Amino acid sequence: MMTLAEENYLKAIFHLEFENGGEISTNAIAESMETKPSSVTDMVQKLAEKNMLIYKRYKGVQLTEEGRKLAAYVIRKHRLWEVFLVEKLNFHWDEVHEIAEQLEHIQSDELVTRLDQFLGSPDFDPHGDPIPDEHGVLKRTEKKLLSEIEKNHQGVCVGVKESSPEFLQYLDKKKISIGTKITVLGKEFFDGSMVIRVGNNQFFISQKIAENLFVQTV
Amino acid sequence: MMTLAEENYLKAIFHLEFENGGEISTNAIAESMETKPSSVTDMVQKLAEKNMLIYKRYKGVQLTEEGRKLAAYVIRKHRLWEVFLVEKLNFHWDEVHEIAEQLEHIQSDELVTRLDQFLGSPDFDPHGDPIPDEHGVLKRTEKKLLSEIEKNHQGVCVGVKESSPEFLQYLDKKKISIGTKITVLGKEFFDGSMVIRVGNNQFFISQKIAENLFVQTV
DNA sequence: TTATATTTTTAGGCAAAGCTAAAAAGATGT
DNA sequence: ACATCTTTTTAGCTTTGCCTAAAAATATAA
Repeated sequence: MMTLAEENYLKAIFHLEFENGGEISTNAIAESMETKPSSVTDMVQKLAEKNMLIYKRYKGVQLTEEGRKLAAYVIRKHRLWEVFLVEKLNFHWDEVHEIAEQLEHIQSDELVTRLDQFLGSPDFDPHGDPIPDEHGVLKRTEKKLLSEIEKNHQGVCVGVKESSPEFLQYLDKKKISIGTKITVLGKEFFDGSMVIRVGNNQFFISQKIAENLFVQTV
Repeated sequence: MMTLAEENYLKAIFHLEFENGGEISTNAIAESMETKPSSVTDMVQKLAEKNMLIYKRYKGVQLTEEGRKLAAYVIRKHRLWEVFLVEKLNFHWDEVHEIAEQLEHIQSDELVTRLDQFLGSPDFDPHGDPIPDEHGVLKRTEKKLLSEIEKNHQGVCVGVKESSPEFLQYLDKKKISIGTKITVLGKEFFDGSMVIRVGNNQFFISQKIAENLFVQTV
């Protein structure tokens, strides 16, 4: 069994590997976890004994297959709970992280399976980040800002960058939510504004909007 | 802030007070928590310092208003999550305790409020136990076995006593679930069997069934 | 009342997970 | 190559929550 602290370390190391690849340094882990390098050394040795990672003194760590799977599973749970909180309990996108941070440590495989089903096996969380599948595979997706999309191209809304209540309400009003397909019909280079199509409606949006909406391109 | 262990102690003491009243002995707590009396003494002293209970050496403990409220809140969360697991994720009544035992410690008042709303503010959990309200008030209900109900009287199903999959399937088949109104039409003293009405159907049930179904009388 | 039994507390230890301060290893610049 | 700087590790201490064994308080029984 893994403790809560161990799971959090695995998660952090997983994210660092995902972004930087290769061996992850003690310092990098300490920074990302806002803790001291000496604490990291302690924990990393414990995780190495549990075969969750390979640790070489002064050389950094690398997750084993087992460690990688476990970390992905915790991230899967985190993101599924975020979907639950937003879709079912009507939380805003920016209110859910802390709660999911707690919920991700609940131990019950059956619960995860049923929660996933209940939510319709979503592929993305409310921030547009992909949800690892049952086997721990995390898709490496191209998450772009809407503002980066070319004229006549389209993307699927997968989340928001900064999410103030005002912005979220605006999106609600415009019927934009996760999974919504957005087509860029026109783009003004002077101010970065756009004309987009959402469903059967087409309308104008400012650069500020376009720079705060994440989309995934096909 | 309360730790997980502290919350579990408060919960246990709350239950003991609810059932036995008055001062609760160190031994009683140790037994109900499956731990050693010396551990209880340690913890009880800590809880006394946090003003959660009044502790007199060799005399036992008594919850303060603050301790009582906190305990009731944890129990509220536990039972709300049980309702969620059964009603929304289709778990069986007897599979949810362990998971709820973990979920009850998630810290977020907003989450509890929204979960309660999402579930339609239920009054009972799937075992027929009342759910404390937002103010920490736990109704002292008369939970009887169906077998104790008199002829021509009725009760509302609030849970099961022993819940094997077979029994639960039987109840499904007979369309009996939480909130179902059951009327006793006839009672056979020889074998304790009954004829009951559920909705528009009426049928025969054995004593074994009647002794495993909890109902609340009006 | 005095002896015995039970309950409760105290004392001392252990594991987890963190910290600070000091030592050791590795990297860098001249 | 050597001195210096950075990174990492080690050593030793703290808190939480548990344990065992021994001591103290209370309850019971002759």
